Formats: sequence, C-alpha cells, structure tokens
Amino acid sequence: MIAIGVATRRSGVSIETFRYYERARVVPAPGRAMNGRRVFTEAEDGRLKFIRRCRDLGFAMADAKNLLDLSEGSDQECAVVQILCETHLVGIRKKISDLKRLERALKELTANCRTGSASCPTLELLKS
Amino acid sequence: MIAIGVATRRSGVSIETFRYYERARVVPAPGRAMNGRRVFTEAEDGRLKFIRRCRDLGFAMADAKNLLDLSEGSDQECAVVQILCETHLVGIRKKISDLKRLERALKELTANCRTGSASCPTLELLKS
DNA sequence: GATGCATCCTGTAGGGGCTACAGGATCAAG
DNA sequence: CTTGATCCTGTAGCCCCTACAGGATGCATC
Repeated sequence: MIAIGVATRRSGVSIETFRYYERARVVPAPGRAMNGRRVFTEAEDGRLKFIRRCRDLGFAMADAKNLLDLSEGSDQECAVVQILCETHLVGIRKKISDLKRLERALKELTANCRTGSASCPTLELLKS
Repeated sequence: MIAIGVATRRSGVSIETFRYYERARVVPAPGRAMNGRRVFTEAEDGRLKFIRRCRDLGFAMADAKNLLDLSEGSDQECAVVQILCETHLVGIRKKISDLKRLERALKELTANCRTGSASCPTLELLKS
C-alpha cells in the first residue's frame, strides 16, 4: 500500500512529474484504492526509480522507457543496452566539446572587456 | 528592400524562426510592402545577425534581447555586458562539469558490459 | 463532532525556442 | 499563361516537465 507521495519521494520524482509519466504512458498506471487514490506496488516503485536513474544519467525519456522495457523483458539484450549507452555517451561528448568551443569563443569575445573604454568592445564584436 | 528570405538567409535564422521572433517581440516588427510582405532595412538585418550570434554563443533569448538593447542604447554599459557574459560563462562551465560527471557515471555503468554474460550488468546496476 | 492540516485528485495552461504543417496569395521568369 | 519560388496567417506539435485552480479525502487534535 504505497501512496504516491511515498513512492515519488523515494524515487526523487515529483508527484506532478509522475502523473505526467502516467499520462504519457512512460510507466503503466498503478491501481487505485476505493477512494480513487493511486496505490503503488514495489514493482512500480522500482520502475519509477529506474526511470529516474536513467534521467539522471541524461537519457532522453524515450531511451529511459526503452531501457526499462529491456530490463523487464525476458532476455535482457545486453547488446542493445550497450548501443543505447554508447550512443548516449557520444552525444554527451559532443555536447561537452560544443560547450568548450562556446567557452573559448565567449572568453575571446570578452577578452578586451575592460572598464574605462568609451564603447563596449564586446558589443562591437557582436555587432560584427 | 530586403525580403524576409534574404534577411534570414544572411543571418542564418530561418523564416519561421524570424516570424517567431517577431511574435515574441524579440525584434521589432519590420515594415510591410503594399502586398503585405515584410520589408527589412539594413538595421533590421543587423539586429537579426546580432541575435543569431548571441544564440550561437548559447545565450538565452532574454539575454540576447538584453544585449541587443544594450548595443542600441546610447551608453553601451560595458559593465552590464561583462556581467551577462561572465554569468553565462559560469553557466557553461557548470554544464560542462555536469556533463563530465555524466560521462564518467555512464562509463562506469557500462564498464562491465561485455558480451557473453547471461544478464546485462548495466541493467542490473540501473535496477539498483 | 469540529477543526485544521496534509495529502490526494482532475484538468488545464505555461514555459523555452523553435519547427512543421495547412491553406492560401503573390511574384518573377520563361 | 503557366510554373515554381516566395511569401502570408494561423495553428499545433515538440520535450519534459511545472504550476496552478478548485476540489475531495484522510488523519490527528481539541
């Protein structure tokens, strides 16, 4: 008899977010008590934690759901999991290098930014 | 007499995106020709490029607009610009370190991922 | 029993920053 | 005169929540 508040607190997902997950069919809808409130089983609790962990690792919702499905399937296809993770890793690395380029560009842009000049060199650079 | 297609192609902003900018009042609406089509001046062209550059540097829309306003103001307050850039830089660096943590976590998660095992170690770790 | 607070419910709207249509009108070239 | 490019408005969708409004319960206390 796990209530929504308990389940979500345990997994670190907010109540609102869980309801969104339910609506979006990320996780199957839990059963209901007589009073209409959601009742979570341990399995549903686990699923929520699983999804949350995937999200924390930066996986997209679709990937998270995919991984969840794989983890519940009879044959846990390790190869598929590996591909998903590897692809994600590539994306993360690309983001890092993109941000590093941004960092460099921004540093360069503001390199001449010293108080005291009449017009702002940074703005001048942005203007072209 | 610059048409929307030309102006947006020049700045690298798509037509649809420009119309969104206009709607969202990111840039002032350009004038219209007799036939109802937008007519861009050089100034509007420049603004579009400016915004685009800011976006390329990862600035949020609000910041980009802010910088644009600053660049068109009479006194280009360099200090404000500097603060905006510095804050943005901090955000970028945080994102980089967050992603690096992700990268490490993901690498660790999949470290045991070798073909041939009965159950997928990665999934086991995600399950907890 | 009444009060009060916590918890839960549904439903809807908003956010950021576009993108992708549908369904037209107009223009320029051949 | 026809074709194809360009433009117009308006609306809906994307991702992943978040934030209400407006209510119904549950539980502890007086």
